[in-house]
Amino acid sequence: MAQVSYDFFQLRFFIAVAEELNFRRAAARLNMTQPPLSRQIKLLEDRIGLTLFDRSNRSVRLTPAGESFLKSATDLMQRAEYAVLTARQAERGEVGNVVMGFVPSASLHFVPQIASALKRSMPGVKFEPIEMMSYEIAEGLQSGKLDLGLTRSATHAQEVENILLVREPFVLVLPRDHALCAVANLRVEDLHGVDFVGYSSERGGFLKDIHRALFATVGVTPDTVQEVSQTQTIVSLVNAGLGVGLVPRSASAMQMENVLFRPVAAPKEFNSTLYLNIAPNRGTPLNEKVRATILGALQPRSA
Amino acid sequence: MAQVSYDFFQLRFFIAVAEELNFRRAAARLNMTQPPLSRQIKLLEDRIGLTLFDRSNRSVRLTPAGESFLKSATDLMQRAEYAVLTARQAERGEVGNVVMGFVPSASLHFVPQIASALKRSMPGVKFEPIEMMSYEIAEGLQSGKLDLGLTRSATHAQEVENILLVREPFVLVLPRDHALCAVANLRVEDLHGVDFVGYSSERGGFLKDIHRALFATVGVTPDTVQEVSQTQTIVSLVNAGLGVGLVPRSASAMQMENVLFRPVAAPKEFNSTLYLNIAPNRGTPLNEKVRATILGALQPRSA
DNA sequence: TTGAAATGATACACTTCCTGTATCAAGCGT
DNA sequence: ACGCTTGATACAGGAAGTGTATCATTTCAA
Repeated sequence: MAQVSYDFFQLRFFIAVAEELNFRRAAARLNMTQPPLSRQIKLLEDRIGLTLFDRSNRSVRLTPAGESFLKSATDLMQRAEYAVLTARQAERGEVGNVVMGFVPSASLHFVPQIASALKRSMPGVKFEPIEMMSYEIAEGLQSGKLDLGLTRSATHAQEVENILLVREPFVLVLPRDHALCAVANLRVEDLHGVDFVGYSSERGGFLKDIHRALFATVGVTPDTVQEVSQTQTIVSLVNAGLGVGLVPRSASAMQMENVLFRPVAAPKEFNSTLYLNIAPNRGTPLNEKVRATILGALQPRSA
Repeated sequence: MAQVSYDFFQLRFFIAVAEELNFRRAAARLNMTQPPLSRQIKLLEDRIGLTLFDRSNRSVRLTPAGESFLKSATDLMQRAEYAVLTARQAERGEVGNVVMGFVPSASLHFVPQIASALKRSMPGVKFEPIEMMSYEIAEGLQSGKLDLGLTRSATHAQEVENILLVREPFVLVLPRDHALCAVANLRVEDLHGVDFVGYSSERGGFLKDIHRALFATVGVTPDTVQEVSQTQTIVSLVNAGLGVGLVPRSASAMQMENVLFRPVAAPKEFNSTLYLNIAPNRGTPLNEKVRATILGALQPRSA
């Protein structure tokens, strides 16, 4: 490509002549004299291999090719100006793309919250959230395909910054007709021997590890009837009556016919966490603004 | 407008550097040496007031503004090339706009035929037919608002070329239950004393004049119960049973429940005519092609 | 019919500015 | 620590654009 043989200033000359249809007046408007203008127009015609003006018997008129080229020329000039303005906005971080990978359990509450916060305070920024597995997020952040990540555990990739966004307790999700619904002040001990729908270790398995540690601490062994990888699936299976589950509190946004969410007393170290991962190319105004907006929207505690 | 301070060749330089991210390689690709390239890039940055590259610690990287400007720059280059190609097409008459005014009676048969012929053989041309009165067509052709006209009589405006496209006989349009339906080989004389729906003199009145001359020649006076300006209206009123009418044969394309069309013997000089009017700015390839296409589609006789 | 004014094209000298060569300062790899 | 590579700088040469002067042609008016 790039076989453009003419130049912007020639376009400006051409537009002036096309609008005035008079070389002298056009030259005056361009703060120059007529001969160089004539020469440049002829040069432009030579370069693009087209006759733009009909200079017959004293009157200057546009040829059909000239009319077409005039439209294109004015369009090009506008776009050329606009290019600078857009670049200025990009420099200030007002426009751009932000691609964020997030784990499925963040899709219910946090992703919508972040998306609306960004849309509100940075309308020129195109925000693209993509649901993916945590190891894919780590890869994407390092390869540069992702600008941000939202994971349950910190991403240990080099140069990736991790910010603890949220620390939320687990809540018990159980069918409406379950015996435990009647129990006030639920404790983890109450789950002993109960049918349980838990996390599999398939995708990172971070939440499964927390559960295992929590149960070990209290000395409880629930009867795990099913292991799945996504929080949404747990709630669905509980809704179907397969057993009870233990999910991050934000999952209670997922209301279903046959499920209830109940708090469970448990030590803070067994809370579920949510981290914002920031790609290594940080420091740009866009990234700074996006980061500040997300932190402001989710009121984080310090990492 | 037109405050574009940079030039196309600088865009080419910028794109090369942005793609290579190395001044020397980019210079080689551009068949030049490195120092002028560095200088032009710096000049470009000065002109647009933006830092496009991060030249820190030996590696060249695009700034956010640079990324944005790179997109715009490649887009501009493509459009700049495309502008020339489009102008070439315009020069050959392959693209452009053709605005044609036409009288209402041409809308049934001829306008669709012309439109489809143009669409078939000149797909890049935008054809815009506008229904208007004949005097408006004459005005439009002279003022340059119209490229073509379609009228029943030649347009006597200066420099306007008239081509006789069609010479068609009048046919009798009459209600299905009318007494004349039974008559074989209808003649004009048969209309004596019959209820007649004719043309008014409101819009040019050319067709009314032909009728009057025709009736005078044969010595017949129909009983004119209604005068209207449009052929379509005549057919509608006949369909409603108000009387019979005499309309150009092409109007028989307008089928209605309660009407029949019948040929009427009449001398050729009383045929209805249809003229193609060509605006004074003729001679362009586009106009020539459009003219040839229309003539080919309607198989005209010589004017 | 004729002369004055205006139009775009051409010729040539001047100036501008872009290019290439030579060179420099700074950072990376060995 | 040395050499290689990177982009930036200085300067001379040359290409190219500009302005002044002028021409040929056409239009308008007297």
